[in-house]
Amino acid sequence: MEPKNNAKLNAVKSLDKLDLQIIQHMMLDAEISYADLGKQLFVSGGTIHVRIKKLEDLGIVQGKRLAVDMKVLGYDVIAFIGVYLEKSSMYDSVALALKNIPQIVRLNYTTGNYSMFAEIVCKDIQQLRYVLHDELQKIKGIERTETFISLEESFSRNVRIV
Amino acid sequence: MEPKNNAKLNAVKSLDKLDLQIIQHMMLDAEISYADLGKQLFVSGGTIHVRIKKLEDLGIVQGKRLAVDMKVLGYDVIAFIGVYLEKSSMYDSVALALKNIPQIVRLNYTTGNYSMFAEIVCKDIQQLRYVLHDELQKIKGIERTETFISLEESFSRNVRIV
DNA sequence: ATTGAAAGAGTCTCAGT
DNA sequence: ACTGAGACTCTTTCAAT
Repeated sequence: MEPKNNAKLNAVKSLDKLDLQIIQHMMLDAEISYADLGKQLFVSGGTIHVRIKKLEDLGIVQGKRLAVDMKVLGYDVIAFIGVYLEKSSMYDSVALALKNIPQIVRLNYTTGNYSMFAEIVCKDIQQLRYVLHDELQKIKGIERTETFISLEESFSRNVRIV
Repeated sequence: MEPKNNAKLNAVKSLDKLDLQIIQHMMLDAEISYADLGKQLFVSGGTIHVRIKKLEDLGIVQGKRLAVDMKVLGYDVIAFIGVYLEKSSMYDSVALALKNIPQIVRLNYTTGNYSMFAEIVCKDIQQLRYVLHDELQKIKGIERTETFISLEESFSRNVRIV
């Protein structure tokens, strides 16, 4: 486990209302111009620029990501996988092995029934079956897995701040 | 369940190598300029512009999202919730109720043990406890829930295309 | 710290191929 | 369908406050 970044944590306390408003607005519309955002928040575009640069330097704003409809590209099978480990000390090696499977897009170490929780995106059920049966079961340290295939995503959004 | 968008699905078949390369490159670096991307892919910036506009019109590229380090902002408790429903026909009303809880950021209807799978982001364990105990248990149709608190996120990434 | 304006860089459009 | 150049818009810098 990485230690907490105290520089960041101290910096976040110094964020004022304007900083949080900028984050809030840009989480809803990342492509708004500095001038327009400045108008909405009653400051100049230059001020928006300075604040965003500060937030980027602090690592709070980490840039922009392209939003792609993976379903339309043919990647329409999403599943969640609960992983039981033989020993929890095997977490690191299993995590590394899972990272080498490109279809595994997310992995969390969790409390509760499962030791780890993974998310997988595949082109079709055949590919999912292959990864689950042929790739996952070969990994040393995995006792067994439980798979939950998503039939529908109701929603997916950012948490609301302020 | 929404029907599949056949216009999109037909359109995706017409995507050529260049379209997929643009998506691939911009998934890794959403902020690259059209001119620079054009140089890498041996076409003009104008061509990149036309292709991206096409991908946006088709709904395949849905814009850009701001990447924010929610941990630094104090939202550092992530948990996954498996939901058992009394009757699966109650899916829609429960989904609506969960959508009204701002801390619930994602909801999927799944096969397997649970009827639904939710993800929640909170400021601290007290807030998580409040949402789980006071808000979730009040929702009509939820039989019980199982919570998996994330102790660490190993990785989170896009699926690799082409 | 914020502003407003100028310089620099990127997006968008279009006539020509 | 792609190119290159011009028009337009946005980002970035900076002197003044």
